[in-house]
Amino acid sequence: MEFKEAKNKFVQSWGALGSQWGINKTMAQIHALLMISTEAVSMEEIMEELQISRGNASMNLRALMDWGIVYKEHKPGERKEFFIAEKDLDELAVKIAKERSKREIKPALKVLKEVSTIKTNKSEEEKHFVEQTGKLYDFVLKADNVLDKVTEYKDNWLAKLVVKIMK
Amino acid sequence: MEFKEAKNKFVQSWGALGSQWGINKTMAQIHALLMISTEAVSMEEIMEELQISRGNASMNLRALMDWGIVYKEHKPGERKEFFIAEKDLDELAVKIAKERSKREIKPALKVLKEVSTIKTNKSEEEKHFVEQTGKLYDFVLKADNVLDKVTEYKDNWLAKLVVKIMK
DNA sequence: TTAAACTTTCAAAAAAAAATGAAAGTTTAT
DNA sequence: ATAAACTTTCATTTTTTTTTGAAAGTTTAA
Repeated sequence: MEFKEAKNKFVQSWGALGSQWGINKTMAQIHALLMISTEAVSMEEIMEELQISRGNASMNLRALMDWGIVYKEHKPGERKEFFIAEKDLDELAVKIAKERSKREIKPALKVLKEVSTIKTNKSEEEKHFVEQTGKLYDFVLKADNVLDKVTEYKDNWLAKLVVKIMK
Repeated sequence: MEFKEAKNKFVQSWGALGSQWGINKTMAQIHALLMISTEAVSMEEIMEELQISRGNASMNLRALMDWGIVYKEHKPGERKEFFIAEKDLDELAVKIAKERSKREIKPALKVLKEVSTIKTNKSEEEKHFVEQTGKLYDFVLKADNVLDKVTEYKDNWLAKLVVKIMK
Protein backbone atom coordinates (compact mmCIF):
# COMPACT_ATOMS: atom_id res chain seq x y z
CA MET A 1 0.00 0.00 0.00
CA GLU A 2 1.30 3.40 -0.85
CA PHE A 3 1.15 6.43 1.40
CA LYS A 4 -1.72 8.23 -0.24
CA GLU A 5 -3.90 5.13 -0.13
CA ALA A 6 -2.98 4.45 3.49
CA LYS A 7 -3.70 8.02 4.50
CA ASN A 8 -7.07 7.89 2.82
CA LYS A 9 -7.90 4.56 4.42
CA PHE A 10 -7.00 5.88 7.84
CA VAL A 11 -9.10 9.03 7.48
CA GLN A 12 -12.10 7.08 6.18
CA SER A 13 -11.88 4.43 8.88
CA TRP A 14 -11.50 6.96 11.65
CA GLY A 15 -14.58 8.70 10.31
CA ALA A 16 -16.54 5.45 10.27
CA LEU A 17 -15.43 4.60 13.80
CA GLY A 18 -16.55 8.03 14.93
CA SER A 19 -20.04 7.48 13.49
CA GLN A 20 -20.38 4.21 15.36
CA TRP A 21 -19.61 6.02 18.60
CA GLY A 22 -21.94 8.92 18.07
CA ILE A 23 -19.41 11.34 16.61
CA ASN A 24 -20.12 13.13 13.37
CA LYS A 25 -18.19 11.48 10.54
CA THR A 26 -16.66 14.67 9.19
CA MET A 27 -15.59 15.74 12.65
CA ALA A 28 -13.74 12.46 13.10
CA GLN A 29 -12.19 12.75 9.64
CA ILE A 30 -10.89 16.24 10.30
CA HIS A 31 -9.47 14.97 13.54
CA ALA A 32 -7.78 12.08 11.77
CA LEU A 33 -6.30 14.44 9.22
CA LEU A 34 -4.87 16.70 11.88
CA MET A 35 -3.56 13.77 13.91
CA ILE A 36 -1.28 12.65 11.13
CA SER A 37 -0.19 16.07 10.00
CA THR A 38 3.19 17.35 11.09
CA GLU A 39 2.21 20.93 10.40
CA ALA A 40 -0.78 23.01 11.48
CA VAL A 41 -3.38 22.85 8.70
CA SER A 42 -5.54 25.64 7.27
CA MET A 43 -9.28 25.44 6.76
CA GLU A 44 -8.64 25.74 3.03
CA GLU A 45 -6.50 22.60 3.04
CA ILE A 46 -9.01 20.66 5.11
CA MET A 47 -11.82 21.58 2.72
CA GLU A 48 -9.71 20.54 -0.23
CA GLU A 49 -8.50 17.27 1.28
CA LEU A 50 -11.92 16.11 2.52
CA GLN A 51 -13.94 17.77 -0.23
CA ILE A 52 -16.23 19.56 2.16
CA SER A 53 -17.73 23.04 2.27
CA ARG A 54 -16.38 25.97 4.21
CA GLY A 55 -19.36 25.99 6.56
CA ASN A 56 -18.97 22.33 7.33
CA ALA A 57 -15.26 22.69 8.02
CA SER A 58 -15.86 25.71 10.22
CA MET A 59 -18.54 24.08 12.33
CA ASN A 60 -16.72 20.82 12.85
CA LEU A 61 -13.47 22.56 13.72
CA ARG A 62 -15.36 24.57 16.29
CA ALA A 63 -16.81 21.35 17.71
CA LEU A 64 -13.34 19.77 17.90
CA MET A 65 -12.06 22.83 19.74
CA ASP A 66 -15.02 22.66 22.12
CA TRP A 67 -13.95 19.12 22.91
CA GLY A 68 -10.51 20.52 23.65
CA ILE A 69 -8.72 18.19 21.27
CA VAL A 70 -7.91 20.64 18.46
CA TYR A 71 -6.29 24.05 18.81
CA LYS A 72 -5.98 27.15 16.69
CA GLU A 73 -2.55 28.26 15.73
CA HIS A 74 -1.45 31.51 14.16
CA LYS A 75 1.51 31.56 11.88
CA PRO A 76 3.57 34.75 11.90
CA GLY A 77 2.92 36.83 8.83
CA GLU A 78 -0.09 34.70 7.88
CA ARG A 79 -3.55 36.13 8.14
CA LYS A 80 -5.50 32.90 8.21
CA GLU A 81 -5.89 30.44 11.03
CA PHE A 82 -4.27 27.06 11.23
CA PHE A 83 -5.37 24.07 13.23
CA ILE A 84 -3.47 21.45 15.10
CA ALA A 85 -4.60 18.35 16.99
CA GLU A 86 -3.71 17.13 20.43
CA LYS A 87 -1.40 14.31 19.41
CA ASP A 88 -0.59 12.78 22.76
CA LEU A 89 -2.92 9.81 23.03
CA ASP A 90 -3.13 9.75 26.82
CA GLU A 91 -4.07 13.38 26.82
CA LEU A 92 -6.55 12.79 24.01
CA ALA A 93 -8.23 9.91 25.83
CA VAL A 94 -8.43 11.90 29.05
CA LYS A 95 -10.07 14.83 27.31
CA ILE A 96 -12.59 12.69 25.49
CA ALA A 97 -13.40 10.77 28.66
CA LYS A 98 -13.87 13.94 30.70
CA GLU A 99 -16.01 15.56 28.07
CA ARG A 100 -18.26 12.56 27.55
CA SER A 101 -18.61 12.22 31.29
CA LYS A 102 -19.62 15.84 31.64
CA ARG A 103 -21.95 15.93 28.65
CA GLU A 104 -23.58 12.53 28.81
CA ILE A 105 -22.85 10.47 31.89
CA LYS A 106 -23.43 13.16 34.49
CA PRO A 107 -26.87 14.11 33.07
CA ALA A 108 -27.79 10.43 32.86
CA LEU A 109 -26.79 9.99 36.50
CA LYS A 110 -28.98 12.89 37.46
CA VAL A 111 -31.99 11.25 35.84
CA LEU A 112 -31.17 7.87 37.35
CA LYS A 113 -30.98 9.43 40.79
CA GLU A 114 -34.31 11.17 40.32
CA VAL A 115 -36.22 8.18 39.09
CA SER A 116 -34.67 5.72 41.52
CA THR A 117 -35.74 7.73 44.53
CA ILE A 118 -39.44 8.08 43.89
CA LYS A 119 -41.88 7.09 46.60
CA THR A 120 -43.34 3.75 45.67
CA ASN A 121 -46.46 1.95 46.64
CA LYS A 122 -46.14 -1.70 47.50
CA SER A 123 -46.59 -3.09 43.97
CA GLU A 124 -43.93 -5.45 42.63
CA GLU A 125 -43.66 -3.35 39.51
CA GLU A 126 -42.76 -0.14 41.27
CA LYS A 127 -40.43 -1.83 43.73
CA HIS A 128 -38.57 -3.51 40.90
CA PHE A 129 -38.31 -0.23 39.01
CA VAL A 130 -36.72 1.53 41.95
CA GLU A 131 -34.40 -1.37 42.60
CA GLN A 132 -33.25 -1.73 39.03
CA THR A 133 -32.73 1.99 38.35
CA GLY A 134 -31.00 2.24 41.71
CA LYS A 135 -28.56 -0.50 40.72
CA LEU A 136 -28.02 1.22 37.42
CA TYR A 137 -27.28 4.44 39.24
CA ASP A 138 -24.70 2.75 41.45
CA PHE A 139 -23.12 1.02 38.49
CA VAL A 140 -22.85 4.08 36.29
CA LEU A 141 -21.61 6.17 39.20
CA LYS A 142 -18.91 3.65 39.94
CA ALA A 143 -17.86 3.49 36.32
CA ASP A 144 -17.78 7.25 36.10
CA ASN A 145 -15.61 7.41 39.21
CA VAL A 146 -13.15 4.92 37.76
CA LEU A 147 -12.94 7.13 34.70
CA ASP A 148 -12.28 10.17 36.87
CA LYS A 149 -9.63 8.41 38.87
CA VAL A 150 -7.93 6.97 35.86
CA THR A 151 -7.79 10.30 34.08
CA GLU A 152 -6.17 11.83 37.13
CA TYR A 153 -3.11 9.72 36.49
CA LYS A 154 -2.72 11.97 33.49
CA ASP A 155 0.40 10.42 32.00
CA ASN A 156 0.39 6.94 30.69
CA TRP A 157 -2.69 5.94 32.59
CA LEU A 158 -3.54 3.16 30.21
CA ALA A 159 -0.11 1.55 30.54
CA LYS A 160 -0.35 1.79 34.32
CA LEU A 161 -3.83 0.33 34.25
CA VAL A 162 -2.59 -2.55 32.12
CA VAL A 163 0.01 -3.37 34.76
CA LYS A 164 -2.58 -3.28 37.53
CA ILE A 165 -5.14 -5.33 35.68
CA MET A 166 -2.90 -7.90 34.15
CA LYS A 167 -1.04 -8.97 37.23
CA MET B 1 -42.57 12.29 40.84
CA GLU B 2 -45.03 9.50 40.33
CA PHE B 3 -44.22 6.11 38.91
CA LYS B 4 -45.58 6.59 35.44
CA GLU B 5 -43.68 9.82 34.99
CA ALA B 6 -40.48 8.29 36.34
CA LYS B 7 -40.80 5.29 34.08
CA ASN B 8 -41.31 7.49 31.06
CA LYS B 9 -38.38 9.69 32.00
CA PHE B 10 -36.13 6.67 32.39
CA VAL B 11 -37.12 5.19 29.04
CA GLN B 12 -36.66 8.50 27.23
CA SER B 13 -33.31 9.21 28.85
CA TRP B 14 -31.99 5.75 28.17
CA GLY B 15 -32.98 6.21 24.55
CA ALA B 16 -31.21 9.56 24.35
CA LEU B 17 -28.09 8.12 25.95
CA GLY B 18 -28.14 5.30 23.42
CA SER B 19 -28.24 7.76 20.53
CA GLN B 20 -25.22 9.59 21.86
CA TRP B 21 -23.28 6.34 21.89
CA GLY B 22 -24.28 5.20 18.45
CA ILE B 23 -27.19 3.01 19.45
CA ASN B 24 -30.55 3.43 17.78
CA LYS B 25 -32.91 5.30 20.08
CA THR B 26 -35.78 2.85 19.82
CA MET B 27 -33.47 -0.06 20.49
CA ALA B 28 -32.28 1.59 23.68
CA GLN B 29 -35.84 2.42 24.68
CA ILE B 30 -37.00 -1.14 24.23
CA HIS B 31 -34.05 -2.25 26.28
CA ALA B 32 -34.91 0.24 29.02
CA LEU B 33 -38.48 -0.99 29.05
CA LEU B 34 -37.42 -4.60 29.41
CA MET B 35 -34.84 -3.76 32.07
CA ILE B 36 -37.45 -2.43 34.43
CA SER B 37 -40.08 -5.02 33.72
CA THR B 38 -40.55 -7.87 36.17
CA GLU B 39 -42.31 -9.96 33.59
CA ALA B 40 -41.39 -10.95 30.07
CA VAL B 41 -43.07 -8.50 27.67
CA SER B 42 -44.83 -9.20 24.38
CA MET B 43 -44.19 -7.35 21.13
CA GLU B 44 -47.74 -6.06 21.33
CA GLU B 45 -47.08 -4.42 24.67
CA ILE B 46 -43.80 -2.88 23.49
CA MET B 47 -45.52 -1.42 20.43
CA GLU B 48 -48.24 0.00 22.61
CA GLU B 49 -45.97 1.41 25.29
CA LEU B 50 -43.50 3.06 22.90
CA GLN B 51 -46.02 3.83 20.15
CA ILE B 52 -44.00 2.16 17.43
CA SER B 53 -44.86 -0.05 14.51
CA ARG B 54 -44.69 -3.82 14.44
CA GLY B 55 -41.81 -3.81 11.97
CA ASN B 56 -39.81 -1.43 14.08
CA ALA B 57 -40.37 -3.49 17.21
CA SER B 58 -39.48 -6.69 15.42
CA MET B 59 -36.23 -5.37 13.96
CA ASN B 60 -34.98 -3.74 17.12
CA LEU B 61 -35.80 -6.79 19.22
CA ARG B 62 -33.82 -8.87 16.77
CA ALA B 63 -30.91 -6.43 17.10
CA LEU B 64 -31.06 -6.63 20.90
CA MET B 65 -31.01 -10.40 20.70
CA ASP B 66 -28.04 -10.25 18.32
CA TRP B 67 -26.25 -8.24 20.97
CA GLY B 68 -27.08 -11.02 23.39
CA ILE B 69 -28.74 -8.74 25.90
CA VAL B 70 -32.38 -9.66 25.30
CA TYR B 71 -33.86 -13.15 25.16
CA LYS B 72 -37.04 -14.70 23.86
CA GLU B 73 -39.26 -16.45 26.30
CA HIS B 74 -42.24 -18.68 25.67
CA LYS B 75 -45.06 -18.78 28.11
CA PRO B 76 -46.90 -22.08 28.44
CA GLY B 77 -50.27 -21.97 26.72
CA GLU B 78 -49.41 -18.70 24.98
CA ARG B 79 -48.84 -18.62 21.29
CA LYS B 80 -46.94 -15.37 21.07
CA GLU B 81 -43.37 -14.64 22.05
CA PHE B 82 -42.28 -12.69 25.09
CA PHE B 83 -39.03 -10.85 25.62
CA ILE B 84 -36.85 -10.41 28.63
CA ALA B 85 -33.67 -8.43 29.19
CA GLU B 86 -30.41 -9.45 30.77
CA LYS B 87 -30.80 -7.63 34.05
CA ASP B 88 -27.46 -8.34 35.67
CA LEU B 89 -25.46 -5.20 35.03
CA ASP B 90 -22.03 -6.85 35.11
CA GLU B 91 -23.21 -9.37 32.57
CA LEU B 92 -24.79 -6.60 30.49
CA ALA B 93 -21.60 -4.53 30.47
CA VAL B 94 -19.50 -7.55 29.56
CA LYS B 95 -21.73 -8.40 26.63
CA ILE B 96 -21.82 -4.87 25.30
CA ALA B 97 -18.06 -4.54 25.68
CA LYS B 98 -17.38 -7.81 23.89
CA GLU B 99 -19.76 -7.02 21.09
CA ARG B 100 -18.41 -3.54 20.49
CA SER B 101 -14.89 -4.88 20.56
CA LYS B 102 -15.74 -7.52 18.00
CA ARG B 103 -17.76 -5.27 15.72
CA GLU B 104 -15.87 -2.02 15.91
CA ILE B 105 -12.54 -2.11 17.70
CA LYS B 106 -11.13 -5.24 16.08
CA PRO B 107 -11.83 -3.99 12.53
CA ALA B 108 -10.32 -0.60 13.44
CA LEU B 109 -7.22 -2.37 14.74
CA LYS B 110 -6.90 -4.25 11.50
CA VAL B 111 -6.88 -1.01 9.54
CA LEU B 112 -4.46 0.64 11.93
CA LYS B 113 -2.07 -2.28 11.58
CA GLU B 114 -2.28 -2.14 7.81
CA VAL B 115 -1.68 1.57 7.46
CA SER B 116 1.01 1.76 10.13
CA THR B 117 3.17 -0.82 8.41
CA ILE B 118 3.46 0.65 4.94
CA LYS B 119 6.88 1.12 3.43
CA THR B 120 7.78 4.78 3.69
CA ASN B 121 10.18 6.98 1.85
CA LYS B 122 12.29 9.31 3.92
CA SER B 123 9.85 12.26 3.97
CA GLU B 124 8.87 13.69 7.34
CA GLU B 125 5.22 13.42 6.41
CA GLU B 126 5.27 9.70 5.78
CA LYS B 127 7.46 8.95 8.77
CA HIS B 128 5.12 10.87 11.03
CA PHE B 129 2.10 9.08 9.60
CA VAL B 130 3.58 5.68 10.35
CA GLU B 131 4.67 6.74 13.80
CA GLN B 132 1.34 8.26 14.74
CA THR B 133 -0.84 5.45 13.42
CA GLY B 134 1.56 2.98 15.03
CA LYS B 135 1.09 4.65 18.40
CA LEU B 136 -2.64 4.63 17.86
CA TYR B 137 -2.50 0.93 17.10
CA ASP B 138 -0.59 0.20 20.31
CA PHE B 139 -2.95 2.35 22.32
CA VAL B 140 -6.16 0.87 20.99
CA LEU B 141 -4.75 -2.65 21.27
CA LYS B 142 -3.83 -2.07 24.89
CA ALA B 143 -7.27 -0.64 25.66
CA ASP B 144 -8.96 -3.55 23.95
CA ASN B 145 -6.86 -5.99 25.96
CA VAL B 146 -7.83 -4.31 29.22
CA LEU B 147 -11.44 -4.67 28.16
CA ASP B 148 -10.89 -8.36 27.45
CA LYS B 149 -9.17 -8.95 30.74
CA VAL B 150 -11.72 -7.06 32.71
CA THR B 151 -14.61 -8.92 31.16
CA GLU B 152 -12.94 -12.21 32.04
CA TYR B 153 -13.52 -11.44 35.70
CA LYS B 154 -17.16 -11.95 34.81
CA ASP B 155 -18.69 -11.23 38.20
CA ASN B 156 -18.48 -7.85 39.76
CA TRP B 157 -15.57 -6.76 37.62
CA LEU B 158 -16.34 -3.12 38.06
CA ALA B 159 -16.35 -3.35 41.85
CA LYS B 160 -13.04 -5.23 41.73
CA LEU B 161 -11.62 -2.65 39.37
CA VAL B 162 -12.70 0.12 41.71
CA VAL B 163 -10.75 -1.53 44.52
CA LYS B 164 -7.64 -1.86 42.34
CA ILE B 165 -7.80 1.65 40.98
CA MET B 166 -8.73 3.49 44.10
CA LYS B 167 -6.09 2.11 46.40
C1' DT C 1 -54.70 -29.14 5.06
C1' DT C 2 -56.03 -25.13 6.32
C1' DA C 3 -56.76 -21.19 8.64
C1' DA C 4 -55.76 -18.43 12.49
C1' DA C 5 -52.16 -16.33 15.13
C1' DC C 6 -48.34 -14.82 15.01
C1' DT C 7 -43.39 -12.82 13.14
C1' DT C 8 -40.28 -11.14 9.61
C1' DT C 9 -39.00 -8.65 5.62
C1' DC C 10 -38.32 -4.84 2.77
C1' DA C 11 -39.71 -1.11 -0.48
C1' DA C 12 -41.37 3.25 0.31
C1' DA C 13 -42.13 7.25 3.40
C1' DA C 14 -40.82 10.04 7.10
C1' DA C 15 -37.75 11.95 10.21
C1' DA C 16 -33.38 13.28 11.70
C1' DA C 17 -28.82 14.65 10.94
C1' DA C 18 -25.37 16.68 8.26
C1' DA C 19 -23.73 19.61 4.54
C1' DT C 20 -24.02 23.53 1.57
C1' DG C 21 -23.13 28.23 0.27
C1' DA C 22 -23.98 32.84 0.32
C1' DA C 23 -24.75 36.66 3.33
C1' DA C 24 -23.31 38.60 7.53
C1' DG C 25 -19.71 39.25 10.66
C1' DT C 26 -14.90 40.06 12.11
C1' DT C 27 -10.17 41.36 11.91
C1' DT C 28 -6.23 43.55 10.06
C1' DA C 29 -3.40 46.49 7.10
C1' DT C 30 -3.06 50.62 5.06
C1' DA D 1 -12.35 54.93 7.24
C1' DT D 2 -12.29 51.27 4.12
C1' DA D 3 -11.48 47.32 1.74
C1' DA D 4 -9.35 42.94 1.55
C1' DA D 5 -8.86 38.57 3.82
C1' DC D 6 -10.66 35.88 6.39
C1' DT D 7 -14.46 33.17 9.56
C1' DT D 8 -19.11 32.25 11.19
C1' DT D 9 -23.90 31.67 10.83
C1' DC D 10 -28.05 29.70 9.43
C1' DA D 11 -32.02 28.87 6.05
C1' DT D 12 -32.18 25.61 2.64
C1' DT D 13 -30.87 21.28 0.45
C1' DT D 14 -28.96 16.79 0.58
C1' DT D 15 -27.89 12.60 2.67
C1' DT D 16 -28.45 9.19 6.00
C1' DT D 17 -30.99 6.83 9.25
C1' DT D 18 -35.09 5.23 11.03
C1' DT D 19 -39.83 3.95 10.75
C1' DT D 20 -43.86 2.28 8.63
C1' DG D 21 -47.11 -1.06 7.07
C1' DA D 22 -48.58 -4.42 4.14
C1' DA D 23 -47.24 -8.66 1.96
C1' DA D 24 -44.82 -12.80 2.63
C1' DG D 25 -43.34 -16.18 5.80
C1' DT D 26 -43.85 -19.35 9.79
C1' DT D 27 -45.88 -22.05 13.34
C1' DT D 28 -49.51 -24.30 15.68
C1' DA D 29 -54.07 -26.14 16.65
C1' DA D 30 -57.81 -28.43 15.15
